[in-house]
Amino acid sequence: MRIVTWNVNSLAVRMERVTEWIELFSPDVLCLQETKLGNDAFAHDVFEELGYESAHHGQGQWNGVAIISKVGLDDVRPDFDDGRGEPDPDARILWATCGGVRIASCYVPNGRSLDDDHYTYKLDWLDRLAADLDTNTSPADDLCIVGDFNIAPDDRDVYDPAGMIDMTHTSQAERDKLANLADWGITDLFRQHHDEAGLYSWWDYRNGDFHKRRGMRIDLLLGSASVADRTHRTFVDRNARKGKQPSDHAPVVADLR
DNA sequence: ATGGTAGCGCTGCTA
Repeated sequence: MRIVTWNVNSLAVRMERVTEWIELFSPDVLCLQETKLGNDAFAHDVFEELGYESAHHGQGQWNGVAIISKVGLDDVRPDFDDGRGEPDPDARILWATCGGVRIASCYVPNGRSLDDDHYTYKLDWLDRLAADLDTNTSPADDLCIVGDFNIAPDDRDVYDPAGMIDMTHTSQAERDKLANLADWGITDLFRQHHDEAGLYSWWDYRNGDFHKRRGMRIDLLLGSASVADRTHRTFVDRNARKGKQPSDHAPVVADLR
């Protein structure tokens, strides 16, 4: 079973690239972020023609997350269910069960800067994710929480760690939130198979950063122990960042037995 | 070198 996360930075612009990628890589479950679509504009029929069911949680202009599956799409639920009784103001998380695995497609807030309200929102958002997991799932379940976390887990995941101290994506507080999730029972599947630095999933459009290999690894697949045990291969498809009108993110793939 | 690119949508915000 192949599970993929990909921040497409506008599905309207990227639709042809996404369908071509699906035909090349045949994911079982493809989780998208930053569709930037309203729910009415999401082309379920295009994915259906390729043999996939799809669910979308969007708001238009910004954000928007989707799950596209050819191994079932059950118990679909947008947003948080963490007992707080107040919806996320943004469309940033969508849950579904696919092929027996409880999956979430997440677009974690960027944070902007450490003194910005958006950074407070980011830390709170990660607490809500943890509370939702604790409320509705168990670490003993088959879980795969994926998406654009906007956090580089450690300094191997940043091209210039010395130049990025006290910035969003690398600050200790947000890395601690990721560590809390790991302590609860979902871990970074990519790091099971790769120790080296410089394996990024996002590169800024500016300054030719992709070609200079200046990026960050911020797109993650977090799996429970059972999913981690089944994962035999993980990789980033850097080729998807090349050519005409790429997203600034590349797809990250986990293959499960 | 305090810029640069991309997307949304129409002016400046977001990333």
